[in-house]
Amino acid sequence: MAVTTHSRTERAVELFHALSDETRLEIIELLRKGERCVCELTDALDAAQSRLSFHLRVLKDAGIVRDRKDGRWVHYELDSGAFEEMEALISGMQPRGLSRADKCCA
Amino acid sequence: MAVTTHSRTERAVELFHALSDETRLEIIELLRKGERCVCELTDALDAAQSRLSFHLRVLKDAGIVRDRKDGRWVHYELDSGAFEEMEALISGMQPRGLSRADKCCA
DNA sequence: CCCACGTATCAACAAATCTTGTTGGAGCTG
DNA sequence: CAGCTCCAACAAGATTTGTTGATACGTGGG
Repeated sequence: MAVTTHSRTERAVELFHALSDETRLEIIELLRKGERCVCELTDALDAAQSRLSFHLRVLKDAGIVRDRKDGRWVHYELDSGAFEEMEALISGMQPRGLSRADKCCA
Repeated sequence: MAVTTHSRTERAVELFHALSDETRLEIIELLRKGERCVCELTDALDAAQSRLSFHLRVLKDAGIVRDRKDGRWVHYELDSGAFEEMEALISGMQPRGLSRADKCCA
C-alpha cells in the first residue's frame, strides 16, 4: 500500500502529476459514469491493456481511483476523497485574500 | 503568445502538469505573499537562476503567473484566473451527483 | 487438470522533462 | 562608452515518464 511519508508538497505533486496526462484524464471521465473494468476501458479508449494498467496504477497510487476484484475482473472507480483534497490544495494556493469567502455561497 | 488551440483536456493537462513539480509549487507558495522578482526567488529557493527561469516559463505558459518588466527586473505574480479554472476543472471531474451541493455550506 | 481469459508486471526502447553551465541582450550607472 | 546586474534562451547531459510487446499470475470453465 506504500504508505510513503509525504510532505504536503510531495502529496500535491503526486496528485497533480496523476492528472497531467491525457489518457488518465480520459479514464477519469469514463469513471465518472460509474465503475468500469479494465476491459471496458481498453475498449472505450482503444488502448493497449498494459498501457491502461500502467495509468490505472498511477491513478490508484495517487488515491484517485480504487479497485475491486470480482472473479477475474478488476473494477475501478473514482475516489471522491482525492478530489476534495485537490480542491483544498488549490484553494490553499490562491493569492491571499480570496481563498474561500468569495466563492462559497456568493 | 502561443494561442494554441486547446481542447478542454489538453488545457487540463497543461495546467496540472505545471503544478506537478515541487519547485514550481514552491514558487507559487512564495508568490502568494505577492509579486517577486526572479532574484528574490533564486535567493529564497537557493536555486540556479536558469533553473527558475525555466520553471517560471512553464508557469507563465500555463497562465498561472504573469510577469511585469520594471527596468532590469522582471516581477512575477500569480494569476488568480488560472486557479478558478482549475477549481472548475476539478469540480467537473468528480463522481456524478456530489459535485457541488454537498460541499458548499454543509 | 488444462486451457482461456482478464489483468498485472517487466524489460527495452522512445520521448519528454529537468538540470547545469554558458551565452547574450537589455537596462542601469559612472 | 565601459562595466555591471538581471534575466531569458540555448545546448548538452541526466533523469523521468510513457509505450510496446512479452511474460507471469490468478480465476473460472470444460
